[in-house]
Amino acid sequence: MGEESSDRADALFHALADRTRRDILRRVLAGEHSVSALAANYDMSFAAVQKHVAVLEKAGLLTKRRSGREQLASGDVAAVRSVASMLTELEQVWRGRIARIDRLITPDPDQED
Amino acid sequence: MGEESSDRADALFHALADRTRRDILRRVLAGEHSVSALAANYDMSFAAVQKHVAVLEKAGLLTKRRSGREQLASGDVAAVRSVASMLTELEQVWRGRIARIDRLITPDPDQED
DNA sequence: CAAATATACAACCAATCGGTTGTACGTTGT
DNA sequence: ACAACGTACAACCGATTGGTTGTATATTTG
Repeated sequence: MGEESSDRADALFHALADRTRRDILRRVLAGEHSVSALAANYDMSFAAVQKHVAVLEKAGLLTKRRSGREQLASGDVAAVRSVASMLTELEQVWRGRIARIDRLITPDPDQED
Repeated sequence: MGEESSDRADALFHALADRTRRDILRRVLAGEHSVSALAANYDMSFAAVQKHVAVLEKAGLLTKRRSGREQLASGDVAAVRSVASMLTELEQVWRGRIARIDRLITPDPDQED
């Protein structure tokens, strides 16, 4: 694994490690929302929400599109899937362990012990 | 979503948001390793690695088992899967959006427009 | 028993985080 | 033209993070 992909993984998991950001991501995956429309849902300043949106954008979890004076945010499902695939890869590492244990318990009769 | 499950999600994603911890998790998913055996792989103090292991343990991503003077860490694949399912749920939210757009483009002929 | 090993934890430090307020700037509507 | 709106960003602040060193406590080994 390269330095870049680790940086990206860091950014993705970090972006997801905040409930406000996960909630914003859920909303923008469901549909486009302006930053101020998103901000209206939370008990914090507009600037705070705007920073959360910026973190999600830098991680690649959402993209923005200008529409007049509004900035419409939309969730990127491909980025969500890329995180899921990292976890699947970890699960595969675990499967390898189980396979090794299995081979130890029930050795292949064709194989020398 | 409850307060507790959000706390747990925070802890899980935060634990995964560090490349050293992801590497440790990969190793302990592949098999049991003592804390000092893990520490030998990284260019940082034993205490630093021990803290990383503690973060993973608190998040429920690994468990420890005492064996003499060693503490053997083992990855918990169920916790990894629980994170994956959170992402799947997010993907489902996105599918709902696509379904709505689809219904708009190709309205069901049985349904009034 | 004494020395070495494995772990845990406290105290400390610089950097980052999540929030705030204030300011600036482009766009819209009157 | 000007007031209101939507956004971006800087400066600041307390809390947390990821690292350090040092100390304490079991457990093994000679």
